[in-house]
Amino acid sequence: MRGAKKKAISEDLFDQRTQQVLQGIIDNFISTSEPVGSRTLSKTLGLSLSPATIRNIMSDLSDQGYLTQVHTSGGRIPTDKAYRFFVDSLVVADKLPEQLQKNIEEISYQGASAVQDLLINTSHLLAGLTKFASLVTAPKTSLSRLQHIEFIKISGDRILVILVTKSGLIKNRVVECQDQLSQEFLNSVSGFLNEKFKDHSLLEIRKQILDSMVEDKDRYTELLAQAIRLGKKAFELDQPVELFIEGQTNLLMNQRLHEEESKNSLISAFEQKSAIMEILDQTMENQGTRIFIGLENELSGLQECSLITACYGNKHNMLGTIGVIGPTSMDYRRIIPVVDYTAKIVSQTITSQSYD
Amino acid sequence: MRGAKKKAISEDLFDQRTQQVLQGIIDNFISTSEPVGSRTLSKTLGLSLSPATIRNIMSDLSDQGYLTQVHTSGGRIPTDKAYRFFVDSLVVADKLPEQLQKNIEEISYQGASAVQDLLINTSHLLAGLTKFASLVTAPKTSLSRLQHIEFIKISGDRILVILVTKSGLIKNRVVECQDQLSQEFLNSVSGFLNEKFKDHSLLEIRKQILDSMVEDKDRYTELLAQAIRLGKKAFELDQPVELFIEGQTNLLMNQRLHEEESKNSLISAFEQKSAIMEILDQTMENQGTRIFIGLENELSGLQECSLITACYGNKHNMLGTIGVIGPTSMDYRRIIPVVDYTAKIVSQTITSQSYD
DNA sequence: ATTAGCACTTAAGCTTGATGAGTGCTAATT
DNA sequence: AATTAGCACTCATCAAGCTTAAGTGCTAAT
Repeated sequence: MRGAKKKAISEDLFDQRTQQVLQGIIDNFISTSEPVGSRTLSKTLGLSLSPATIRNIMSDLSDQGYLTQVHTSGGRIPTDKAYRFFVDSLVVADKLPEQLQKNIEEISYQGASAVQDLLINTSHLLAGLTKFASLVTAPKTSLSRLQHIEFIKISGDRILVILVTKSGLIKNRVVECQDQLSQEFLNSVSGFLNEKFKDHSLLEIRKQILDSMVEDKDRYTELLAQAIRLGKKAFELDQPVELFIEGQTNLLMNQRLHEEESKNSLISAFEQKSAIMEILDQTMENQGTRIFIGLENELSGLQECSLITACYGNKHNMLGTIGVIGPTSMDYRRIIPVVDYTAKIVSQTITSQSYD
Repeated sequence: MRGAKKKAISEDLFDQRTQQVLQGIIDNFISTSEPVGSRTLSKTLGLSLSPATIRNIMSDLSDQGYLTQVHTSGGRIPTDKAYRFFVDSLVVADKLPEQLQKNIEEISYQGASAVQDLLINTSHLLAGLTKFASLVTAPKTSLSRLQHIEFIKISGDRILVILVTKSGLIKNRVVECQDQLSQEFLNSVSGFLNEKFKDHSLLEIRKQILDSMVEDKDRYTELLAQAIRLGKKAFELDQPVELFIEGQTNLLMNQRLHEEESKNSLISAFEQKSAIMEILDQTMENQGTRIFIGLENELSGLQECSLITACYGNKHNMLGTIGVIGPTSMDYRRIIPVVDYTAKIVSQTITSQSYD
């Protein structure tokens, strides 16, 4: 409330020195994880300012909500607001070391013949590189467009349905079927569906089939009837929330909050995958890296955590999201480019594999 | 070295009272996780023995290696040898509560149309019920026998290979192919392979194809040549170690060894999946529940952990293993039947789904 | 064979006091 | 007017010392 009284109250933007101090505090805290005090800062900071001056500046920053104290005496730590500022002022993130780039590029080789494998590799990689928890969503099946559908009779009453989407997803499912259908007949059914629905989104196909709006007078009715029956089963949306999470243990170890309670809530936070999905879905709107600092509001249990996400997609549209969850005090300068570049590589790989 | 001197030295089997004391100690330790002393035991144990007497018995047990002390004074804890004895003397494990049985039976419903889904459900269930880490191995692909193979052309140079095994596993993989092959031609290739190799193990098929031992003079050679080419790619053994692990976090929280080091080693223990697979493979030989107490020797990092496994399979042979890893001081009476019954349900479900 | 009694051990909990890093405020300095 | 020095004060952390409770082994009595 004193010090820069007149100046700071009117405007939230602060002068360069104040900014440098804040940066210093954040940098310091990121690397040491300890509250930082005026003394230390005076030494580590390049500027030749006495601890007292720094104290005044810090006091101002506290008033403006950029810093808090854990206890009365014992240094200050940055608030979410400070991180927000810090991240926003990172105009250019660090360049990725070449070695890292190569590591990331490898995800597209390791036998990633199918999109799912690629995504699992990605999840693995992110968890490994960042030592945090990684999140990867698969392309939404229902929004994908049909590339190919096939029915294979594998035993008397069982039919294997194979669905390939434009984006390269391969789904299979076994359905039971009372009627004895020959493989030839199944071929005509899949032929019919392929012809009718190729390039339509699965959601749309499902809707049309349910509404039995499929009409094709030229064909004989049994084919049509079975096509609808099988189609219903094939396009049933089950959506088992395709979200790959890895490295939760990393996070547990990272967390300095060793209290039992907080760990429990951390774990349970990951149970509610749907909540995570929701947030990730939001990120699909605008492409590019997004950073959520301090997740308490969105995801209870992940207090003191930040989420960094980036979308991947092909030339037509965004398909899914990748990201990591780590402590708010993570090294943003290092992590952001990793997520960023990984998304880029995933996009490239998917584009080269998708069928449009 | 005193007390039951004459008796105990000659024979390792001990009288009923000694046994009851040992059981009491183990029971106590399992439920409290605290070293148990003569005083407490004298009270909790039904027998009316004075602490002094119990001390003598405990001393004998220590000499024989069934108990150790963490520090000079502060109660004793059971050794692995004690657990071994304890488990072996559990002639009949507890009966499973009906509710639990129902929970377990559900794994076969939740959209487990494919074997993989069933196994994932199982892994989930075990981790949830036991609050430990669960392990589930998929049937070895290479030992499975072929039920059906199919090639689907999904774009100019890409072919989707679908492999269905007798045990119900469904594998798909995309291979690239230079030659422009028509879907009709692919159909004849898969028809040929199906006819030739149905019921053969994948390993065997692979071998025959590699040796080009397939000879069928009746067919024209291009079909044969392509069958071999495509077959090579299709049956390539990639075996991405199909092992589902879940609930490692449970274990981390359970572990009372909070020291950083031990947690790190715990995590890294799970990294080396191959070592785990090796142990699980051994269990395939004899069916029924197996219990490994104190895993230090087999898996460094999992000190103070026990592994409980059971196999699943169909009427012909054992296919894979399920199990849990928990602290040596787990409640065996509760956990063993869970693993046991789960294996039974998995077997039933697989049998009803497999194609022989 | 069992038990009571005793001396001894030790982890865990508590208080105490010293230390060090930090703070806010005021007054002196530039 | 901005910066700095100085000072009194706060608190977490640590080590030292002390007590307590639960345990042990051993011996002697029952």
